[in-house]
Amino acid sequence: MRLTTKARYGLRALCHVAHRGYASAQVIAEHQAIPSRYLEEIIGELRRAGFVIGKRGPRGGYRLAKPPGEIVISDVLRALSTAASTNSTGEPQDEITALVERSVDDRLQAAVGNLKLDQLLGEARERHRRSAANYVI
Amino acid sequence: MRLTTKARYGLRALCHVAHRGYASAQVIAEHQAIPSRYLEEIIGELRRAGFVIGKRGPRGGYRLAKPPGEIVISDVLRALSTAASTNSTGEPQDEITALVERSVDDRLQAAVGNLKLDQLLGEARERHRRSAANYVI
DNA sequence: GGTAACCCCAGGGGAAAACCGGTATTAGCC
DNA sequence: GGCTAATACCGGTTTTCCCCTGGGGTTACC
Repeated sequence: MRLTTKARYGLRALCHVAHRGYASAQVIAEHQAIPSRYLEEIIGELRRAGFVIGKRGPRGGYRLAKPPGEIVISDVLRALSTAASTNSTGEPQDEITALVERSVDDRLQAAVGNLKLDQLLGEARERHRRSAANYVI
Repeated sequence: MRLTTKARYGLRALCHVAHRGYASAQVIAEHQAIPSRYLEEIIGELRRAGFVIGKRGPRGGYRLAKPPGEIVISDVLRALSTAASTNSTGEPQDEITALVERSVDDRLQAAVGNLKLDQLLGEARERHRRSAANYVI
């Protein structure tokens, strides 16, 4: 499937915020080894999509806009898919293309649609506990 | 999800061949509005992957290498995915990314893995009959 | 009022995708 | 046997998209 790095950064940022409860872009960037300027852009999209809430000024930062159990991963991925998704390219879109893409899309949606942020956190923590290695999340 | 244009061209070419039984790259390109040179390259990959058989010389062209019921769409898509898939980029690949990608990949495979070319053709013909509009396939 | 954060806008660089040209090779047909 | 229509192969070019950066504006804590 191959996610874009933007999607990966966004997911990691979300997990970080979920884990800490509250964090500034600067801290997230350092801790997750993400270019801070780029991260701001990404978090901006997450904010406009309604996943996090930003707070300005000193001691500012981000927190989740809703509990992790209500944040659907596929929604996050879609929000970070450089707009223009769902084929708004104005192309004629012939029948076969439409069929295949719809088929793939629907099934993917049905399959991954129920994966939520809290499940991701749970699995990640579980793995981390077992490996007992360096601190990742 | 958004397929690459290469994947779309390839699927359309396959459907065209399946529908006609036998066709030259030139004819397919004109009929499907695909850049002919690019199409040759794509069909070349489909041939090397064992989906079609090419015949040279005058009256040459392509035909399916096996019945449409045995051509799995996900195999076709994988064959047209510019190699290097399944993440052979050597990237460190953090935990969360791995979790999401594996999850998406597995579920997608399970969901689309059983979709075959004949089903696609059937759906396309059905739609075409209902719309009764311009000739596309 | 100073400063630490978020927030918006506008690009640049590089890599991959999409596309094209020339030539070799095969095979039908006169 | 030569002509010609097609596949097969190689390399190069253009275009598009993704990742990343910079400068400045805005809010709010102290």
